[in-house]
Amino acid sequence: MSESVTVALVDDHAVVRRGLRVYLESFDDLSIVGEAASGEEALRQLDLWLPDVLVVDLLMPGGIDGIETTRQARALSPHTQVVVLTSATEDERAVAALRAGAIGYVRKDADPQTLLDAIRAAARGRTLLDASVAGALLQELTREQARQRADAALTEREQEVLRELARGRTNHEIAEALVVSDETVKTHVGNILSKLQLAHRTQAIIYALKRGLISLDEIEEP
Amino acid sequence: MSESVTVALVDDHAVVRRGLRVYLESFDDLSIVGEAASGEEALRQLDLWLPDVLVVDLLMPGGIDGIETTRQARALSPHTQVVVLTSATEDERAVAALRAGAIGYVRKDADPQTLLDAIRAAARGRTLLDASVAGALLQELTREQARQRADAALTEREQEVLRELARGRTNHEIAEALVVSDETVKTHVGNILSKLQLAHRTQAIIYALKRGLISLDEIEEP
DNA sequence: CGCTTCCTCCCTCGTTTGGGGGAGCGCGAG
DNA sequence: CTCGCGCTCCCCCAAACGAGGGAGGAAGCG
Repeated sequence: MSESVTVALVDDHAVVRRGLRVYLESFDDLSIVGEAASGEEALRQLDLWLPDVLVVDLLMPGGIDGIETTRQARALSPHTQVVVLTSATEDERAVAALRAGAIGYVRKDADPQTLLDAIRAAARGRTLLDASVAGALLQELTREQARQRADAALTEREQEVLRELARGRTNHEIAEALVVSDETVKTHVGNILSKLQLAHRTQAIIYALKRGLISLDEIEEP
Repeated sequence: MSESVTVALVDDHAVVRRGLRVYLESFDDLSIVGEAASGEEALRQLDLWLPDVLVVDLLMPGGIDGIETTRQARALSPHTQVVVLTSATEDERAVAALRAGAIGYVRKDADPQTLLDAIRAAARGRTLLDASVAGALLQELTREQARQRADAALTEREQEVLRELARGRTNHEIAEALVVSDETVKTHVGNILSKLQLAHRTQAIIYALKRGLISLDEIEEP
């Protein structure tokens, strides 16, 4: 049973999937048992594949993202270990991914060998952290905590308001969307600004976008 | 001489590069003569590789992007044809890429065969447009033109103001940055909003970010 | 030379925001 | 049960903002 590690791939880019598949299949101890272009599709197929390792791209526009995919995959198939694949620019979310149940974390700009090692380690239930990644991760951990304190300082309602804010809506429009009075929205906006130490709503928009509280793609063209 | 097509890869993600290399090398008529993690590196190596086809990822954070890489590569080595590889979400820039001298344009979520076809076509000096991409591209062309009209409608000064706006600055701060009076800035902002048919400056921020007039990375944390 | 475009500045008016205060109501921790 | 906290709403006020108008000067063009 320890002959071959079964692997499934989740990435919205077919070209990348094919490349990974061919690359990974060139190693005898790995076999690819499935591919999916989205988190939803992967979760649907998961009980058919029952892979030892699920390699998930973090950034998948449209449906649920890699973190949510990880969380649900861990719930559906505890045996399956998840290795998250990320772009270089978004390792702020590494900690979130690990917290969601991922055991491995590999940046796409890392040495390909790293991915291989991570998959093999994951199949054994071990986390393998590349040295360069580990350093960045530690930094991120502290930054993440600092940010969490800041984000956590925002109540749920305030985060809702912030997201609406970031869509370019006025207080009045937000009030209608959340079915509260204009005054309430003003209170929330005021609290958000003072908690985050921002001067205007415009800076709040930038804050929300930078933090990934909302993505540009979610915002409809004004 | 028509035995083998020489190909070089430019992508900031080593994992993706390796996957592509292994995949492409599995075809006898292709041979990979070089890899680079950035546009700058690719341009430095270009006269050593002299590939028939250069496959360039559009999105490369940090240095010059895929479009600029394309432009310079075409200038340095006219023999080399460029195939641009893009994420699904950014084919707004396809037209810009083609204008920069790319002959091929493949989305990462396309069938891997498409990339193969595009590379082979490029080596013959032909553009091969996947049907699904061609449709999207036509749409984009019209949208691009519409957008160009809209963007061109903004005078240079207005674009400057818009970029400042998108940084989350107030009219007064913009006035100081551009060394004009507050009134002038108000005029520009007003013109921007009416030209773009936007209601507030918040929407102008979103407009600027969506259009790529300014990137999130350029905006310092408020 | 007129003409247009752009940049600059000024004014007024009404609306939107942000900061300050206060005040109920529900809910969970101590 | 009391206290704190989150959510809701209210009032007032000053600053910022957006809409509308007008106007002068520099540059480019027919």
